[in-house]
Amino acid sequence: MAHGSNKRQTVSLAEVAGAAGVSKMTASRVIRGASGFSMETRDKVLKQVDLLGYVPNRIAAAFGSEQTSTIIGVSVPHLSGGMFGFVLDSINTALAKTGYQTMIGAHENSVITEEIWVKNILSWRPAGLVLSGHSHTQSTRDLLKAQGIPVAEIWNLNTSPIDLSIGFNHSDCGYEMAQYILSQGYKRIGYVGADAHAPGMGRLRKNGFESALDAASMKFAAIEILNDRSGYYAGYYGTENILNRSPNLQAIYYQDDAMAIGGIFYCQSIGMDVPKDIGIAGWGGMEAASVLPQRLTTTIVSTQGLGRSAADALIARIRGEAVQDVTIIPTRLAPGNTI
Amino acid sequence: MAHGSNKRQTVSLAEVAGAAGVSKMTASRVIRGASGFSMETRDKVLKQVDLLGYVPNRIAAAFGSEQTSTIIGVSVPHLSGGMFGFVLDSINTALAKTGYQTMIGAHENSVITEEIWVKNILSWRPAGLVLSGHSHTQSTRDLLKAQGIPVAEIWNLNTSPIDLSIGFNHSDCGYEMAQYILSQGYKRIGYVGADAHAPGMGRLRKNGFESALDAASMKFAAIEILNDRSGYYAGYYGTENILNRSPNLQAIYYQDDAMAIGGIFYCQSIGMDVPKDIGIAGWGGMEAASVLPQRLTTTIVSTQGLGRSAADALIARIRGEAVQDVTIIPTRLAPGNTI
DNA sequence: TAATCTTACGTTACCGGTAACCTTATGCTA
DNA sequence: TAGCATAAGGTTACCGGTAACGTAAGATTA
Repeated sequence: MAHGSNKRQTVSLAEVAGAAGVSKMTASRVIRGASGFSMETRDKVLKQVDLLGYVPNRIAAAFGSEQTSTIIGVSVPHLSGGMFGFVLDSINTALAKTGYQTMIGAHENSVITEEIWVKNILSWRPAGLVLSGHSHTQSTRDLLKAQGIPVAEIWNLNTSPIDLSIGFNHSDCGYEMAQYILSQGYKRIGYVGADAHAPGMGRLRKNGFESALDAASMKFAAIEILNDRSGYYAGYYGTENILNRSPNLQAIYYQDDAMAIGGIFYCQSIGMDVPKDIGIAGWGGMEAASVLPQRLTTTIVSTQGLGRSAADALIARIRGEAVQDVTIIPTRLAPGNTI
Repeated sequence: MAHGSNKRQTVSLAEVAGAAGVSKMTASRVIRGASGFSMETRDKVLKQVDLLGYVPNRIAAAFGSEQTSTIIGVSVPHLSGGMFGFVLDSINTALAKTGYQTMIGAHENSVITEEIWVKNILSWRPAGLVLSGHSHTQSTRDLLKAQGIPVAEIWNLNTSPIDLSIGFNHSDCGYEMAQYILSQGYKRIGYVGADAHAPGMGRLRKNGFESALDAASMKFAAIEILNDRSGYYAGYYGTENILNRSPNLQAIYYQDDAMAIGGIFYCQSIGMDVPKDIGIAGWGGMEAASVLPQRLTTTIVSTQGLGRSAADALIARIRGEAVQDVTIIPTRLAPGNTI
């Protein structure tokens, strides 16, 4: 304050208007691209905008026009690794095109962290929210319903969503994969997952898989769920663990492709042949699998399609257009040669 | 407007204050955790906050207190794949703890896209910005300097930063790796990279590598820079391309680990032994490499350290504390057995 | 005990836009 | 040519907080 000089170095709309010889309102109309001005005035105003280096103040705009801002909050488990980066990329691209700004939060699969984030983000009066993960605390749900704000729940399907649900049918993915693996004659099947303390959607796929096993009067021969986050190395030593306990497994279903790839390498490291000695299946259709010598048996999902659909649906809802409440993003079981 | 009912369903501070029997200002103080109220009053206010479901309005707060908001803009090349997700995660965590909200943008290595994003984000009067990528348009630089807003440029080092620079010394990474590879007796060395149309930091590593080659009176025997984005598969077919053109390469330096891993698999697919028939080196220290049968020779970098340092430095700058302008995040060449 | 400090509030003014409404000039139609 | 629609622009009031300042009562000090 003493030696600094950061006292309103910004140019205001009033200054632009003054310099252009029009009223604030007219300048505002020109800058927003509203109607009610001549080409002549437009040029005068824009010239001053350029000259003075006017940067619009969206805080003031959002405040003045009341209602909501052009902010959209997006909450994901995490930004690194995994597949959410791809979803975020496509959501972000779609939203940026329509003039919205994304405010991102990472909840690490904790509903409490999510609740705190939701409260924070609501104080920015966002136009809408995108949430991922299956469950929310009751007070999160209450809060969102009370605010009446458009909300898109993504990644999984929620048959009774807060507002909109766009996602994959994880349970079906697991069910379908189980049927496929069983159809190939495998009997003793194990499961390797992660995030034991904060289960994500992998748990639904496991449950779906178990349903199919159950229908065939079977059960998982062994289950290994690590406390760590999913990843290549988690898959590697998760496989080590499960095979130490149950050396005679015939196949393993993994929480996702990263873990399945880790599993393939563990098997390779101990001289087991995939799929002759053991079958392996993942989920997701990760790019990393594309360079493996064998095609990984997995379920391919479109993270980009999910992101775009979510963004489109949310924007339509914000604009008051008709949208269907639940959108299923199709997935495809891709048989490879690891099963 | 006719059948809807979205007319100010939100509770204002004035209502809370009224219900608690105090002035707006006192309620504001309590809610912000400022000083100047008794415990008794505090309880009265907080009780009403809870009862009425008051959600603070940060738009109004940022507007009223003028100066800047608690928004921090973060711009990265992209959110998916690669290593930026990890940087984002740690920046986000560090900022969220201190009460800032991150607004994210993806510029896809285009300085024009970045400029548009910067203009947009400035209209939110952010407290600070984090930019990644080496160069910016002149008008981006001018705009940021004119606003006098704290800016942290990350990922690479910038000796004359707009404000702060926190990053890796990519050039040194390349130089060091070249020296190492040369010390192992390799002569005919190739380079495989990506993002030909929008070069990122990989180009600096390549240049550093070339400097070391030059010092030994050598040159790259072949260079293959793809137009696609970096990734496993890009590394795979980039290797195919370069080996078709120059079958007698003895080693390949890759833009990053993902591409190097793809390269390993391509070599394996055509029956070449790594490192006997060809040496391979990457950059980054990706987790994926941890499950390979061979330890990848690479440069290990701490994306988490980068993110934290960047967030810390930016916050210190915002608060007016002393910060050093340039922070080098150390990297470590990790010899593996692919060279 | 008077002078001063501290605590716990209340008052006032204002941030920078925009919605809603009003005014004036001009063109067009009947 | 009166009557009316339309375009172009100005006026006014206000959004919901917070900074800055004022004030009264009790605590502390000289």
